[in-house]
Amino acid sequence: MSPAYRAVKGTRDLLPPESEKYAAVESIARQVFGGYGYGEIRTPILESTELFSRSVGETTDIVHKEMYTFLDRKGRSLTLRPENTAGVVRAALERGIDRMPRPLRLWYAGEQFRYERPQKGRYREFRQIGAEMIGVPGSASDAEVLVMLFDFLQRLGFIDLSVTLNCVPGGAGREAFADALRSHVRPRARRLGEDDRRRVEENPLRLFDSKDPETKAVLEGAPTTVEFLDPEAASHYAEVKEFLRESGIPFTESPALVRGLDYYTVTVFEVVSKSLGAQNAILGGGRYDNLFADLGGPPLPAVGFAIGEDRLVEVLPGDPREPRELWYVLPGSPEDFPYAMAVARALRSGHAGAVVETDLSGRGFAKGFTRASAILAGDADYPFRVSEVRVVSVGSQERAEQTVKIKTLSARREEAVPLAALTRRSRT
RNA sequence: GUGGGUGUAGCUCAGCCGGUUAGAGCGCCAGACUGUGGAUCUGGAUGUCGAGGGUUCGAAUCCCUCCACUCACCCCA
Repeated sequence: MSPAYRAVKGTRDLLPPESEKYAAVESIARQVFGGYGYGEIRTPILESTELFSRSVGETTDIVHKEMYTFLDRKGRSLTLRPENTAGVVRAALERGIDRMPRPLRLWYAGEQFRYERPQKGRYREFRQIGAEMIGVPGSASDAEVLVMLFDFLQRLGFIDLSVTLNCVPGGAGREAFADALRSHVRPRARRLGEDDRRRVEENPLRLFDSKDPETKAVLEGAPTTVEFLDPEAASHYAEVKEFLRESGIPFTESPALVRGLDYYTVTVFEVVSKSLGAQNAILGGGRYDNLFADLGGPPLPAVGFAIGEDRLVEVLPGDPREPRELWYVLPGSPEDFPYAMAVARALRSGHAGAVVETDLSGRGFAKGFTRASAILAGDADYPFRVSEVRVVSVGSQERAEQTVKIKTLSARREEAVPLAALTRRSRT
């Protein structure tokens, strides 16, 4: 109950069957994203601290108070990555993106770290699955990214999710918008709570995230981000919406959607789920046309998203694991173990993709069948989703005859099969 | 960083106005059934009652401190 060592706060162990669901989600991401020409990128978990303060934004909470930062033995400041886009951009620059084919399409899946108080759907170590399309300025790239995202969510069984969309001005327009927002709010600042009053000066865009009804009332009639887009960005944003309508991607616009990372320009979007409690965003993304230049590279346009894998798995409408057939090799007694293992190896070579598990508990036939039946019925702790169980009985009699008895549990039918036939796919 | 809730068996929890050897369900193991099924019945194992201190003849129960987990705020995936 109180072990000597426990997982560090905000981190957790993923065991079967949970871990198998994560693997299945990642495998579906690989299939869907790969189908759009995205290859996987794996970047280091550790980066120099400055990469994040430059990209994510000096004033954001992530950089301000949520990073796992430490000095290494040579006194360099390193940080456990709080998000993955900065690392992808850094890698692209470092590996000479100007000599790579464009657009460069990359996806990733991996652990991220933020030092926050854990709560439902929020952990200090969490996983994100994301994708970045680099090098295409046009609205078609925003649209393709969103269409791909939707394909992915549909493959996972989500049917009525809707994307929330907005635009954020980059560069000078962003400052102009912040000023206009301050001017609107300041006369009414008395009505705001302490936190929100502080935000007016420090980071007024954050006011839109406030859950305080008073704050929401104050924001009625406030200036909107669209008004501060330059003409080019405005038509880009209009084109994205047109693309989405033509692709049949359901979306709603919300002027209150302002993403927390500083590097977004023009398009921003997110998807929320009702069943997640307070931490309800399952993914977010947008266009970041200035980030490459901000990090000292050429001015490359890019667009991407990040999905909170832990939150995604939590609200999955179905089971992402492919159902598998289980061949349950059941020895009558420990004397049959060597023969049972030979049988199991033969089965594995003849039935790729199936689970071939040998019961080494020595519990005997009656108990073994009970266990096999429980797995077929959906034993909650079994790692895999099982579509059918075939109990392969191997006792002294079978050993002597060099045969096995195969019983298909759902059909309650059993037949004797010679050992030599197991390496070939047998009929069901 | 701030506030609330909860810590008792592998899991879910009861017991908490102090009173003998600390309980239930589920799960696990064994038997009924020495070679064939999710059932049933019988039996069994498993606990530093989160930790430390205090009050008391006596503490899972009352008090204090600490720790952990959890939900919410802040913020985000």
